[in-house]
Amino acid sequence: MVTIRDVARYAGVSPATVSRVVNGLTGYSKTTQLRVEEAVLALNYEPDSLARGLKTKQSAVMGVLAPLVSDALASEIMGGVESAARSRGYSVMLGRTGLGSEHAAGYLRTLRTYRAAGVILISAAITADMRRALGSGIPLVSVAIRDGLRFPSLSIDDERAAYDGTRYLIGLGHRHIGLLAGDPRSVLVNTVRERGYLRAMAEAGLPAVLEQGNSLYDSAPPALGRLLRRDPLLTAVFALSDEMAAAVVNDLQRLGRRVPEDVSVLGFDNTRTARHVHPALSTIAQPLEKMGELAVERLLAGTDLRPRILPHRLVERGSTTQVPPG
Amino acid sequence: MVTIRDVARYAGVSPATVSRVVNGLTGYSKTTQLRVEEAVLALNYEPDSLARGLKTKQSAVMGVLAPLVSDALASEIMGGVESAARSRGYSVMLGRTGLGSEHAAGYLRTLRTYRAAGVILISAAITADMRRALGSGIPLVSVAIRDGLRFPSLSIDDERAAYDGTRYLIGLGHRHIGLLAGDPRSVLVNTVRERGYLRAMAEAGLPAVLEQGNSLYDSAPPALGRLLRRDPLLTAVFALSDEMAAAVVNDLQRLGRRVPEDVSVLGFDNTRTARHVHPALSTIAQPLEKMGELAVERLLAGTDLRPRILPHRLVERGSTTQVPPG
DNA sequence: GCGGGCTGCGCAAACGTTTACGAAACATCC
DNA sequence: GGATGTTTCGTAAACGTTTGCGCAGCCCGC
Repeated sequence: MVTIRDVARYAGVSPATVSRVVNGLTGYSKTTQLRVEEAVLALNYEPDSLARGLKTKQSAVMGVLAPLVSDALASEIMGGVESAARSRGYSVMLGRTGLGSEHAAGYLRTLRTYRAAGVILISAAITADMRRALGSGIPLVSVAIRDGLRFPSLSIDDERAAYDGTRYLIGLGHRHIGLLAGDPRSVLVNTVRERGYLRAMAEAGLPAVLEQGNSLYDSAPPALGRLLRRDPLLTAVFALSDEMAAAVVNDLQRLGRRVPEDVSVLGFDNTRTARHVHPALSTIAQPLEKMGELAVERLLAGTDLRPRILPHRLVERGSTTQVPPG
Repeated sequence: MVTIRDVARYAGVSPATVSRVVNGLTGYSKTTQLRVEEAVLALNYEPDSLARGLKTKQSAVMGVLAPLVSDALASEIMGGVESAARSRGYSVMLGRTGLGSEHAAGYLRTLRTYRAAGVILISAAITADMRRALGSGIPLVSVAIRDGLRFPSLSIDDERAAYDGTRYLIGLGHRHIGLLAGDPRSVLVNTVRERGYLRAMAEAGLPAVLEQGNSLYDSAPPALGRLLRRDPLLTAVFALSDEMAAAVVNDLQRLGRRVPEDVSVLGFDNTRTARHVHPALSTIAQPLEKMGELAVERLLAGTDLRPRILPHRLVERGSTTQVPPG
């Protein structure tokens, strides 16, 4: 391994000087700069990140934690995180918190031993355990969820988004609209979105019908069954994740109902999966990739505790339409 | 920050002794072990990973690189990698190589400066650049692709899998079977899979019809158009990724053809998306999560260069059926 | 009672950086 | 031409670990 000393020897200067030019500080002449740069190239020197981090008490890594690394929502946000981090010279460490944030605290601990510059938490609740593990050590910004005012967050206005989605369905003439809620463990997003739905229904004087899923595909069919049993006249289903919405579309077709002619389906998030189903999902779009990018910006910018609210957007595709006549 | 010296002082021993018990080495009595452990707990000591890595010239991180972090194939494999790595005490650093492996070399460099224990490369080609950046430094295992014999790899037998898929369609009575190939930049997987298709078609005395996509959703519809123009009698399409297969199913329905009654569609990989479309995709399954787990095992086990071939499996869902009569 | 082998532990050097501090060299101004 | 800056650079001490080496003390067998 070629060290800073080797470069120094080759260039005929001291390690200190090499360090200065490598880090772009001041205090060297143009000619020595050239000599050092030449030496760096000639020897293919790359500064050891561990040594550097040890000395400076900071490393250019940030963590990104999600309940499930393989889910569409999280991985699209991660895409944004990854590219923004990289373009700023940071590397990102991946972690899975589990659906109930069980593993999060452990991750935070290891991140701290690497003196990570911060952590981005995707759509996961912040438990007491985590707060403890966080200590005063390491900044956190939470994405796609808003957890009080104790940590900076980046999300859409989930209440309003769900309200808007419901209004949209009402505007199409629907009167019997069922809500398929998400994982009860993610209380934060879910109760908030539920509130938006409930408010819109109440304002319109319509009865609310609500069942719990867990945000994933398999949870939707049984919940849909319960929904239909509670209100057989349902003409619209609002699912609080695209994956559940996809399952609803498919299961509805299995049951012999046409989408959207017989029943409209509205999703949430606008992940890749929204386009995979046929008819493609109308859905509430969150700017996922951009959220990831902004999250790293936010992390690096410092501690502005005010939650940042991003605009949501209703994207209409084929899965929703006017209420059927009769 | 609490250091090993603090613990030593608290326990009344030397830092060396603390290090020994923390790392489970020998050379201390039972009673001092207890004293040290108590001190560690009392002070909530966590060894600094950077300092440790600097000293030992090894850090407990491994890299995982994929062309796109947000794609379903990669993220399912990453899930496996993440959990296996974590359970062995390793952290994983995420990287995006780009579709043509453009960014891979840079990642390898930074990974080396962190003295990473190894790299797992997901479905990406190994370029000359990468070989250079790899140097003799850091072990690599490649997953879901087999690149000659220079690096350990973990994959299914892609030629055979494509062959089996094609045979399956032939067995259903299809004679006009189009192939929707993947990204030409991933020469390795694709030409190999294409070979399997061509072999099966040739053996059956059937004409091959083949068009290129790029593995992603949007590339499929135009390629499907070309396929149908070349052979209007097509009754089956074999797409070399589930995402393309999903697009084919949807586009076919848009064109007024029923799936599977008019044309059967066979996918590849068995990612989550295979179930999102309706009818759900029949597809060639790769054990994605397990591949991720085995990859970290492999990485840590040492340098066994023989490619490891995992079994593939045909899973039949609703998108394929007997050739339509007439 | 003495030599030799353990066991248990501490000292101190190293790992590859960064960065105070100071010194030399040089320019500047009166 | 001295005093005073300013620029350019090197020396050395740290950052928090791990680990070779050595030194006590001890047990044991003779």
